[in-house]
Amino acid sequence: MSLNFLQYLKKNLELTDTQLEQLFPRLNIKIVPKNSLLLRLGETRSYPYFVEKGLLRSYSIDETGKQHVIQFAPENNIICDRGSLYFNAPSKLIIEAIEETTVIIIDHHYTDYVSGLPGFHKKNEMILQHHVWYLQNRIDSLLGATAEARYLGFIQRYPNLTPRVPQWMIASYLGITPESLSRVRKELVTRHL
Amino acid sequence: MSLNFLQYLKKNLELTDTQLEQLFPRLNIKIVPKNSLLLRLGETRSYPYFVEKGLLRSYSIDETGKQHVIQFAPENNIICDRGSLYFNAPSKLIIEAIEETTVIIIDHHYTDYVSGLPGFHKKNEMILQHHVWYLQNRIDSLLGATAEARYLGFIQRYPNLTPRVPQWMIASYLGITPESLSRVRKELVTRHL
DNA sequence: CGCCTGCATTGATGTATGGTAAGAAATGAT
DNA sequence: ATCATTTCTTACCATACATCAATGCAGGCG
Repeated sequence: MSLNFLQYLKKNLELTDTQLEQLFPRLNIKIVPKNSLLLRLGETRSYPYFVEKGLLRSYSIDETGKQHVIQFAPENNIICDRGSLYFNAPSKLIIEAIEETTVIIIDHHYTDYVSGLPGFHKKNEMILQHHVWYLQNRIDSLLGATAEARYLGFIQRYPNLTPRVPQWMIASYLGITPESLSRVRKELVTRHL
Repeated sequence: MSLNFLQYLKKNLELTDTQLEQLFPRLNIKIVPKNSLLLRLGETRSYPYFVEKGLLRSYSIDETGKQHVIQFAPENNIICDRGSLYFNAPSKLIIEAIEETTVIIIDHHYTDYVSGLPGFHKKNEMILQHHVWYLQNRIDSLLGATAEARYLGFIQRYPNLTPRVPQWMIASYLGITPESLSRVRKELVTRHL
């Protein structure tokens, strides 16, 4: 009963223990194996997933076949495709498990319950605003920072994530090739640390 | 009384005419001259602005002194700095009027009123989700598309904006130099259109 | 009107990052 | 363990875009 998800709700949405107990039996929990997909290209019905344990990523594929990692979602993160979720557009994202992952599926069982709680929407908005803020910062760094600066920003922001993700995925997240990332890392080592 | 803002609320938040009439006298409207600033670097108290008429932009300045345009906000758009608004961080963005602009200041007079309305938060969330979606798409294009592709995407998305914004600002929004944008445009002309 | 200032264009050159290819290292399967 | 597959590294060359500098052009303002 001591799920990360419940801690998350307690902290971010300020749910009480009683509310959490009521909610618990309604939760839709799923374990997905490594390398499996939670969302495929073009699907129109999708869910947000809370990562209880493990690691997911979302990515797109461009015309030339190259992947672009949009988001990493380790423990305590939520990942989804907004297009298919809210604007019934066919999904342009793929959601994949990098490790075996336990997810809580944010379906109507959950939303029906919490959306009735007082103050829910206000706190939920803050979570969203925070995400927008984060995305704007990422855009800012993509607009001008060098590959090296972006990489340093990444390992600073996600220190524990770096060893769990293949380098080529990090490169994809940073908008550079795996070879370039390898060179950047080498350069960093030869310089000092 | 026929403000764009009221149309916006009617359409997006589904306010009734009566509600709009009640709201109208509380609105905080301001006209700011071309080139003036609505938010300076480091300020900690800020507001969202709805652009009734005119054109705003937000931008950051990196260590080398270069500007990065984060957002353009023409008529019917809202612009703000999330950091200073919600997370009392000193603003890393500057908000500036590209043209003489009429703004509605989204202050507590407004929020107090609308946040009491049934269904407000739900619809407000959709607006936010839409913005997140948009930002993710921008990230996606910054992650892989060429300067030309990004420019084409820009003029397609903002056809009426292109002539109102100096080219060097568009370049900054796209993450390239004004010289490069000039060459991209030349190349497009010589190719066909 | 002419002067200034900022913007756009163009050319020459530089640099960061991409592409290709090969081998080394790590990971996973039988 | 062994073999196969994937990932990472390294070297060499290619290219998109940046930088620097000069010129042209237009709008604001005396």
